[in-house]
Amino acid sequence: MEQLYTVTELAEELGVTARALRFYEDKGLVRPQRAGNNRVYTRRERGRLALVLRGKRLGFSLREVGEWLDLYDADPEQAEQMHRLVKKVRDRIATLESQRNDLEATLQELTEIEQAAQRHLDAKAGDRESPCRSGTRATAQNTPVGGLKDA
Amino acid sequence: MEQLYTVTELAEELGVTARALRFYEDKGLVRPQRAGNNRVYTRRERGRLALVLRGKRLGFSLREVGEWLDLYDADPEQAEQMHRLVKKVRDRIATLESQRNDLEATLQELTEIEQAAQRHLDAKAGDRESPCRSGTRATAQNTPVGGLKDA
DNA sequence: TCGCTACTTGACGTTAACGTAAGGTGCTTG
DNA sequence: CAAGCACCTTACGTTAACGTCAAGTAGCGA
Repeated sequence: MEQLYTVTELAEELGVTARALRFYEDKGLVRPQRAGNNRVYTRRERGRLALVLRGKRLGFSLREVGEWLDLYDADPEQAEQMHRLVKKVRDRIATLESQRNDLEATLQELTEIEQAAQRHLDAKAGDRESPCRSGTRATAQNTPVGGLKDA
Repeated sequence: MEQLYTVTELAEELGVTARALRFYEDKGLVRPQRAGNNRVYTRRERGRLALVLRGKRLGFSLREVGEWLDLYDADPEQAEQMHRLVKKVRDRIATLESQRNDLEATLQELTEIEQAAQRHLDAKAGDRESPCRSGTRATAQNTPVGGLKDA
């Protein structure tokens, strides 16, 4: 006996709303059966939906995940499309990695600025009575913008 | 003499449209001077915009980049906010890395399926005259969904 | 002065992925 | 029988980040 689910049941299990599941159906990502008017999901649908969610986590759009799914359960004869899919994933990994590099550069830059600020603070704390408190908030103008040499 | 730019000039240099620059202004990310009615950008604005674009590349929203910028040229006294910013970047790196792991798992899964398909094809090619050509396109039903054991 | 170009300010259109009612059906329980 | 769910469909609302007109103006060369 196949495990069956109502929308809300499956939605809760997948950690999304029922609305989302209906939306995915609208988009043609799943095609649950009906018991009268009510949607009935089988393990198969649950599987597809899990893939949908995974795709989303990976940063793909629902449309992309759609083609994705078609390939996943298309007959395995067409290896060519498989190649395309694998390529897509590789591409995505590449952009992710590039992003991470950018981020790491930024992080380092920030850390440097942070430490500079810290030293600045420590220096201030050194000489008591904070001597140059001019009342007018230091609204910066001195800081050209950050470190944007080649940004 | 400060390098000055018109919208379109700067836009082209940054590889975006003038509309985008005006939009960023609307969002309070830059505040170019005016010559009559016309916007005039200085190197400072160019720098801020470069940061905006970098932020975008890194997957931050314009709103986030906004706070970002405020910190970048706020007086360096407030090291605390720096910490917050650095943390944000670290968070982002973390999610990126998690995504990459997910992706690599998926990639491997796909590669396996791909190879299976390939073997399938090779086998078919082995026995001449493709024996089970039933006319009706193999629309799959046999493949349960893919490999979604724990997906 | 005519026409061209670059610039301006609205303001509506677009896509994605749902959220959020609004109004209706069907079953069951007190 | 009325109340209360759980479900349904339809449809308008929302956010982000601009694209795409539309209509107007300022400057400049012929």
